[in-house]
Amino acid sequence: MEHQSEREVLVDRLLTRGTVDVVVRERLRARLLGDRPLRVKLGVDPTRPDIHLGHYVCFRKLREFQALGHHVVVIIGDWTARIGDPSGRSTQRPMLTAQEVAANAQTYLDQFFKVVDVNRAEIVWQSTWFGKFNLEDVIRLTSKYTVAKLLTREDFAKRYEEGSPISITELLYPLLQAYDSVAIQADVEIGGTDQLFNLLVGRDIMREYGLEPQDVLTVPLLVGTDGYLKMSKSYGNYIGVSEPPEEMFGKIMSVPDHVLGDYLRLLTDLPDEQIAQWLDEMAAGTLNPRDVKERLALIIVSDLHSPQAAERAREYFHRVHRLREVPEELPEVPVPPRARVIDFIVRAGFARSNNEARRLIMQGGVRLDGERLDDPEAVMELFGPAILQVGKRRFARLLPSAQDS
RNA sequence: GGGGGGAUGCCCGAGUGGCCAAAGGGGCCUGGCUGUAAACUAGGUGCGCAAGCUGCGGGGGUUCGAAUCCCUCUCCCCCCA
Repeated sequence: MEHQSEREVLVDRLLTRGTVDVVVRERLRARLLGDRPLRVKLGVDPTRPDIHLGHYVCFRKLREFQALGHHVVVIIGDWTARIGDPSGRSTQRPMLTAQEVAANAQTYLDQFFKVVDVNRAEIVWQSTWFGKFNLEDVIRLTSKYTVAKLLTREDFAKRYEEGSPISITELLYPLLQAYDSVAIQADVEIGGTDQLFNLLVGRDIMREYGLEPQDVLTVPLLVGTDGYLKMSKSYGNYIGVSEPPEEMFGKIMSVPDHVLGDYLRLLTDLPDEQIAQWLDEMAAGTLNPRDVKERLALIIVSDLHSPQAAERAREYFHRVHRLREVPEELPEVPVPPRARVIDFIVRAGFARSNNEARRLIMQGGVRLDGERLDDPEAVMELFGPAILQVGKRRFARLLPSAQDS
């Protein structure tokens, strides 16, 4: 094998590490190595502006394109978001007002540009072209694709087979997304593996409109913190890119051991050999997965916040979760100097009702200044600030004040 | 247009007149253990100090007593045409 240039190494890495499908591989490789900056499309759904590490996988891939001098084009799906999406089984995507869409899009972009270089990116609003579409344009678009082809998409096929409803609107969505590629003359479109079909429709439609078909690249769907389902807000197994450093760090530390390989490969730039070595050592029992998680957490929090924030988060985690110490900073809660313990707990927001507070005490989960409490009906008198602890990791500093009663 | 099924606690889902504050699972919380907020394990999980109150889509009714029966409204789904 010939010696590869540095650029070739980067390109090959882009096409393999954290990448599932590439269509058409050799063509894309050649174009990535070429002089012309490629227009790399990412479609964004402003219905749900909550970005988690699953999206981050995709953003990182875009960053790789940028590092090679290519150009990212973000399409805000504002037009489709306002129509709504009667998607399959789960909750329907609601119709949003223009204001909601704009606000969501802004939130999305704020998070997006934490990762992707804003100077090599362009933001485009889908309504720029669909806002002008008339019925004739729609008919023309729909004439360029067939129902049979649409029904080859896995979820459509399945639902059609079982007799579940598929609205025509839904069938239209892949075409609309495909037309976006026509509108911006995309060279490449990227998305999660679940998007493969839609991305390929883009190729067909572009050809129909007399354009060079885009190449397509998919990234894996990141498994969530439950270690089983794909990461998603609706499954509650996500780590948001905007979460505070401590929370993010803690969530990464609590991820099941068996997802570490994926997380390291998809969320860090660590060399493959390094990752393989760690996995071997963990399997052999010579390396504690906890320590790997800590390194992983440091890397991710550093990237999404800052190295300083990551270090602080690490220290916090150590104190609270490993050494079981009280954190340095904790929320302060004004309380009456004399009250039932359960009132303190509820005041601090650690229980939603008195009964819940009682249960916590009876289960042995409540400490006041380090002393475990056992009487749910106890009345305490505080002569100065006291530290209330509920469970292993919830703390508050109680500040007694006479006027607050 | 016709016929049928369904709506239960944060979620899924049992229950078809009293033993139902409502099985089971998930989630979440707490204890234990530990290698971490992993895994495992035990328990808890409407409100109220209590008597008790609220509660099974909304409203009304039958009954000593209703998640369970009747009427009505709203919404969802399926089949036939």
